Amino acid sequence: MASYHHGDLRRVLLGTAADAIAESGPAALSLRELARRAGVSHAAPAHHFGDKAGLLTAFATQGFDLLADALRQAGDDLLDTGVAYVGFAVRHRAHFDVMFRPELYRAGDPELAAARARSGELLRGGVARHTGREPDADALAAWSIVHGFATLWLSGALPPRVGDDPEAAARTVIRRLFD
Amino acid sequence: MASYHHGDLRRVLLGTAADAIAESGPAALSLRELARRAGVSHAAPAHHFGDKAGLLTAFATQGFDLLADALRQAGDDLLDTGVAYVGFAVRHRAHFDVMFRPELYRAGDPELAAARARSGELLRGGVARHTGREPDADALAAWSIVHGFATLWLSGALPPRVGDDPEAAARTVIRRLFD
DNA sequence: CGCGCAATCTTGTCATCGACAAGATGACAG
DNA sequence: CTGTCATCTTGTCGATGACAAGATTGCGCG
Repeated sequence: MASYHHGDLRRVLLGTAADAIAESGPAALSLRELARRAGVSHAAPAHHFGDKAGLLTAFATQGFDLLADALRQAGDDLLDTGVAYVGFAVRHRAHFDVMFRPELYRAGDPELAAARARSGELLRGGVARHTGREPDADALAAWSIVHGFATLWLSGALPPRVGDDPEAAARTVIRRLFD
Repeated sequence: MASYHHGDLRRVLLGTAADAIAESGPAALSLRELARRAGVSHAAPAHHFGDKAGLLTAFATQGFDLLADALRQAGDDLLDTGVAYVGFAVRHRAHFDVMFRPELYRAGDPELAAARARSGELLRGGVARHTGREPDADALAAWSIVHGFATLWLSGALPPRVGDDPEAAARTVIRRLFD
């Protein structure tokens, strides 16, 4: 074993990174630990991603793509879009944790910027369809409330009384925005 | 020089940590770098804080106290309270960055829990006074929207069109919640 | 078929870091 | 003046990220 040409290392490393980050956060991520889990040498990850920031750049890009998928699947309804945003954050906690921490990766990377723009467009589109108004302020308010709820939920800062179903709680909260 | 008994090391280290974290984020924080900036030996910080998590626990505690001060100064108006929350995040970026990342510190620390409870009470109080309703859902929505806006602002994710005055933009956004 | 080339992965190394242990210094009490 | 204790230093260890150099393998091209 330890055969050269693993063949799928890049994809495996990204998957392993998701597990590791979900367990202990992006700060505790270690390239060598990833290599160990994947059964390759300690320097193998560097070949595919250059360095740690490179790996996290690829990881964040994957995250923005996954978010775009989730928002597309949610359909046209703004409430559903918001719930889907929170659902994405909970289900892909590791990606979400990295995506909005640009000091961890290369925010100027073209692929990443493209993926981020795609998901941002989906978010703004949903808001525009719902309100009919100039979407700027409404989109910002909607984005803020779902992003804030997701962040607070993931950080464990919310009191237990909120319950254990983040998407149901998010639905209630988002509704306050359109009372 | 290198006189023993610096006398004020603990406070100086917390201040230096604020600078360092504001520059490169909590992940890049190095105890040895703090020691260098403070002009003490590489092991001096450990004496006061035990380890890195200990330092960040103290730092987060200080943050929750600063947040409570800021909310108190904002007075009774809910809109002002929300704007103050965002203002705190922008003005004390380093503290805010750490406070809601419990994997970096000892979330169970008694002093920290007390400080967090104090600031949380101020937040909930402001909402209850404003709406008169059962504060749970309203408080959660208000907290989410200001926390989300602050987080997005700090992460640089917001489009330039939002402007360069976070508190003014926050005021506009929060108003959407009570239209 | 086989030769060379390039992508993939390994081994080795260095500076830095967090944590720990042991010792030096000096403030302060009695 | 002396002992005690908090404060700080020096020394060390294992782990990490980054880099350099080399080994292995798949693949195209003659």
